[in-house]
Amino acid sequence: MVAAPAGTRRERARAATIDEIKTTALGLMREQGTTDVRFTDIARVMGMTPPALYRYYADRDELLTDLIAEGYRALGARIAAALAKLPAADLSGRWVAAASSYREWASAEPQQFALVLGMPVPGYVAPDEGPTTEAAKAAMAQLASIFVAAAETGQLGKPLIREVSQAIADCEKAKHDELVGVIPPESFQAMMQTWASLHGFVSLEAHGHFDWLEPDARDELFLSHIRLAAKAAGLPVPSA
Amino acid sequence: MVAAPAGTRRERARAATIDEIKTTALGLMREQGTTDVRFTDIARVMGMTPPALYRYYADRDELLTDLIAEGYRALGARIAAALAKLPAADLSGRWVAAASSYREWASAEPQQFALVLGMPVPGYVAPDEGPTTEAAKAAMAQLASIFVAAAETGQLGKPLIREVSQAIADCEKAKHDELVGVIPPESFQAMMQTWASLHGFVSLEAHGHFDWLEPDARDELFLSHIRLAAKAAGLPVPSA
DNA sequence: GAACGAACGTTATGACGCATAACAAACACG
DNA sequence: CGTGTTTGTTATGCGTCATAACGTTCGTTC
Repeated sequence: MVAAPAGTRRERARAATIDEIKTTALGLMREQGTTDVRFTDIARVMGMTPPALYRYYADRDELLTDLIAEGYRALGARIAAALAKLPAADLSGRWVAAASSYREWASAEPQQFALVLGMPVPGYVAPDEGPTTEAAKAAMAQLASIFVAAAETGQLGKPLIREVSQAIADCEKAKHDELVGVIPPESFQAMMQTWASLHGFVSLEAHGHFDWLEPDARDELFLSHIRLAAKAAGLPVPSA
Repeated sequence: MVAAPAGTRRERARAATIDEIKTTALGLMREQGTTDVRFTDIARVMGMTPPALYRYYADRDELLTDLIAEGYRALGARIAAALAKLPAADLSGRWVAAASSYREWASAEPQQFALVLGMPVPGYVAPDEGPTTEAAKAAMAQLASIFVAAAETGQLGKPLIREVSQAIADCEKAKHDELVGVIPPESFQAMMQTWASLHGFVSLEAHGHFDWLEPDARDELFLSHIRLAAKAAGLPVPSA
């Protein structure tokens, strides 16, 4: 006997339609190189009339919010998939894989990347404490897991900058104890800086500010960049 | 005798109007927290009718292009002003000042920052080789000048990562010899990474991804971040 | 299996912004 | 003063977001 899918028939149909809307929207974004999606276009591709979409999303912002959360999930999944291929012990390899996933996703889906980690759309402000922040934490947890694993196996060295201010130590204790309790404050600080450094490179590249470099040179600059970040944070340094 | 301003009377009036358009547009962006500017609103504020603006800009993209170039100039000017207050010999101070200017500008004018270094507006693509790229180089030169000064006074240490790939060395030689000829390839590489690292922090902060940190903690995290960047690049390290 | 009702989709309509066209006023200049 | 250019106006068309009002489909219930 075939297992019955979850929900009523109607709910499943609705979910499928919502899914098709999101897929179509992302496809149009990719095709047109824009984060600007027109309800008109989505509807046309789906063989519907524009007002029909309002049965599923109250307005454009609601669709975008959903796409942003989707983006975080996609990013998190991509990193997770890359990490799954590597042994848990290969920390430097895992760092390279995670960072490269981040970068490759940004290059492959610049619109979705801009949607998630840039200023998504004029006039749009992310709702606080919505599903997006939740998804963001999940994606970041992938990065944190490498630090945690390093700390637990004694491979987490001292970061290059060890002075931790009281304010940062306090914030960490107050808000993220559950997430990173295992690693010392200076490494938490280093982790944030590692993320920022990685994001900076990827962001500049995604927005075309490294276009004057040959692709080969960009790749090598990137590898050098994340080796630097690892070294600075006290992670095992990937070989050149 | 009062010096005659440049250009004919008409040309000056036109220039003043163009200036007012840009100022008004930026003001509206600031006020509304958006990079989306409506010709309607600009015209209303200026006491004109919307179509009149088309005498000065062919369309919205042309205005945006101009604003982006303006943004680069503003950023460059801000950094230059901060640097001008410091003695040429105080390299670590100059690095802190330049980085802080970058950050403060991004925080003070997040819309303009997004316009310049993010994905400005849906559907907008920067024209290659336009005045924007030219202005970008000028702004970046401010950062490069610190590295050059360090190299010339023998204060530029070895960066943390010294392996420079051939591709990067080649690119540098081919394209940017005139700009950074004085500094060695590994330091050029380090400079790009320094920029990326700085930009990453500022970008994440400007887009609200550090909002869960108290302002104090953010400030301290930033200082620690740029100390790290300096240390990694071989620049004199600012004191904590 | 016929009737009901909710969910879904349609056409019609309004409001708004970009952009152009055609026309009128202001200005510099001979 | 007359002429041509520049600048601004009103009128208009087009496309999009969004709502309203109206059929249609489909699962449920008697």
